[in-house]
Amino acid sequence: MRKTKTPPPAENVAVARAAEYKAAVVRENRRVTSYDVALVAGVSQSAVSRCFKPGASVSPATYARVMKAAAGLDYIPNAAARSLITRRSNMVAVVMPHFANVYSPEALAELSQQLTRRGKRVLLFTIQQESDVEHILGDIWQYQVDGAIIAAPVSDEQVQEFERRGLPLVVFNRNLRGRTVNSVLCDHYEAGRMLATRLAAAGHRQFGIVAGPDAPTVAAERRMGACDRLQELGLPPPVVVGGQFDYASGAQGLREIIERLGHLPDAVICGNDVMALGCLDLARHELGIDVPGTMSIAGFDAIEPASWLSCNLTTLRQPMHKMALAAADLLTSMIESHGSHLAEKRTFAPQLVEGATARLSPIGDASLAA
Amino acid sequence: MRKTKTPPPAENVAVARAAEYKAAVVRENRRVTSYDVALVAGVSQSAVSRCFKPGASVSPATYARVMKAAAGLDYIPNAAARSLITRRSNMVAVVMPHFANVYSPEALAELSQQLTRRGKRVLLFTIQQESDVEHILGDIWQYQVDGAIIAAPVSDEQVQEFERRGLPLVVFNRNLRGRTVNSVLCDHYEAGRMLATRLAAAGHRQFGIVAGPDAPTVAAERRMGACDRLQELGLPPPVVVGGQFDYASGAQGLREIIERLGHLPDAVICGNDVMALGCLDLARHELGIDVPGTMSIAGFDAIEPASWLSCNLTTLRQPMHKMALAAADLLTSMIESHGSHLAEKRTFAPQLVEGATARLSPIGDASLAA
DNA sequence: TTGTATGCGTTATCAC
DNA sequence: GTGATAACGCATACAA
Repeated sequence: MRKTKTPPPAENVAVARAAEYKAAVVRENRRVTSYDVALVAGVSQSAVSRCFKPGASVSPATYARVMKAAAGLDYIPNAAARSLITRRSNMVAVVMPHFANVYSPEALAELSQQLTRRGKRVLLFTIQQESDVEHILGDIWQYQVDGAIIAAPVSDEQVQEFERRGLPLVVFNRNLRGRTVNSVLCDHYEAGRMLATRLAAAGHRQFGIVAGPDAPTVAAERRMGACDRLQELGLPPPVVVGGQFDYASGAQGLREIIERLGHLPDAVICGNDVMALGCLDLARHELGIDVPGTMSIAGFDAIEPASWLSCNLTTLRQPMHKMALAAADLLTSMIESHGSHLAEKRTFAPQLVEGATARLSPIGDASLAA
Repeated sequence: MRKTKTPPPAENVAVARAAEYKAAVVRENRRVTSYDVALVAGVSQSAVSRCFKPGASVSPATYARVMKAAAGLDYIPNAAARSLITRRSNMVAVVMPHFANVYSPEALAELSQQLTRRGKRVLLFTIQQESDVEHILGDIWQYQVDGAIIAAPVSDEQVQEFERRGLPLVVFNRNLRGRTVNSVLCDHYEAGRMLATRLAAAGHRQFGIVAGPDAPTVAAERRMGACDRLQELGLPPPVVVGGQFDYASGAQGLREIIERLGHLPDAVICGNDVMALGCLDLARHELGIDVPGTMSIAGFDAIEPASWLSCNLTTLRQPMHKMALAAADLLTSMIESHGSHLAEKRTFAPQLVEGATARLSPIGDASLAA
């Protein structure tokens, strides 16, 4: 009806009050469309469309009339219809495991902020386990997102499906060895090495390591970095025990290390801060160990509680802000370049937070006297 | 071209291998559509459409052929096109202030999970400040979401705009007094009262309160609940100081309270756990105060670090899981009922976590001897 | 059950 | 600069 080739006299319609017109639209149970705005403004539908396109050529007069009519009708362009023809939804899928949001909440917040700044909306997919990526791929294809940032391991097949569908993909903070995928990550292996180097230089010889679960590979990388470095330095092999990234695992891990070693280690490296704090609390409050006097403890992540007075943990910080920025840049440039973007891996160095739970200088070192 | 009324001989097309057909589609730089699947399967486009609609009537034979063709072509229905005609996007906008994701990360994770379980995708909007809701409303209208869950204050005008547009809205954990809005929240006022009641019953008389910022009204409600209750009980007026919800605010708050009071208060109630822990650390580690021996400290939220050995904070927990579930239920029922849902406010009671930083029984009470 | 025809609301192409 | 017209990919009323 409203697309009729014989429109009502333009004058009448143009004069019609927007409010009345809008009431009619509501009565007919329709949405307000660009045709409605065109009718009220007395221009063509395409003119309305142009007014809402940033760089289009419209005369100031037309623009003003259209905008006035649009405001009166509460008109907003329909993104679904637009994406149908432009093939751009301006949405980006962000896939995060449930726990990531708990152990490093800044990641999502930073990504969301950076993407929003670039005009992209975030379609969020939280998964219970890292292996659940497969289950949400179908939704990603359906929703016509312009690209995806995935903070979970992605298999070769999955990467290939992204390529086949021409969908830009950035893997966030997961090291997919040997794959040509765009990824942004913190060098967790190097983080492990760095920590081992510093602690060894300070004179620690016997290490204990509370590793994390294998699934988020970050923990494994940290562990390997530390172990490799200790071996290079010719130190005795560290005692490695498992953990689940939670507070209890840290305490349990320390108990196991002591039991297997028969005595206290010189230093304990934990796969993340939460475990390190569990370890620290057990050591100080239950076992009465002097930390860092007789034993050092260090973690990874630099979560906020680690910086608190009662903890003041020695740890390593991931430059999350820079990483989110890099991921957003990478993805948007892939989207712009229409697939001609070469696979790139952007690695960021971790940053040592010295804290006070680990002795980082040799005993008797000049820096101690200062 | 592909919508031509004179299709190529069905036999030839049906015989054509899906892979070849798909290559052609890619070559033409098109997407795979239901028409393509129809051609390959030798059925009509509407038959294909029906196969992807859950309760439609299709013969097993057709269904099989269509699904086979679809699989061969990697066909997935286009959600944008679908939402254009069904007026359902199956997307829900979730609006969260940046800090909420840091101070209570479970909220977003729980909401996401509950909505996903109900077949809704989450379009995430993070805002820097609670007052930034206005800026993202435009995007919410554009993206044709089926509803919105907002964890920030919403003004009367904004609520009315949701109503005008017929868009279901649930306000999460914000008490909008006197407005007829669907909302789910924890009773923070009652939480404040509860804490005051328990502490007063245990014999505390002089209170200090480290309030939170006014913007997230939860802090104000907690403060008012506590203040009102203390007044009812005829206790001396508490010393109330400001805070920003962060660790430093807690420590600073305690200093101010002591300064204004001239001596230690019996108990300090902090607007959230992070501040309570800042307060606790200062008291124990710098001021050498015996907590809870000579002074009690309590917070709100029951964040994970509060439960750690070195903290073991007395605090109040919000039943976040139930709240997220309620919010998702409320929203989906509004969406289903097509606007005939009456405004409802679902309030959940907080739960006391006794911890060990506050004395909750009178001195000499029998329960102490146990 | 199946196919035909139409519309959802927009952008893009082309004449004018 | 402006307006007709044709897509975009799907779901649905209706006829068969």
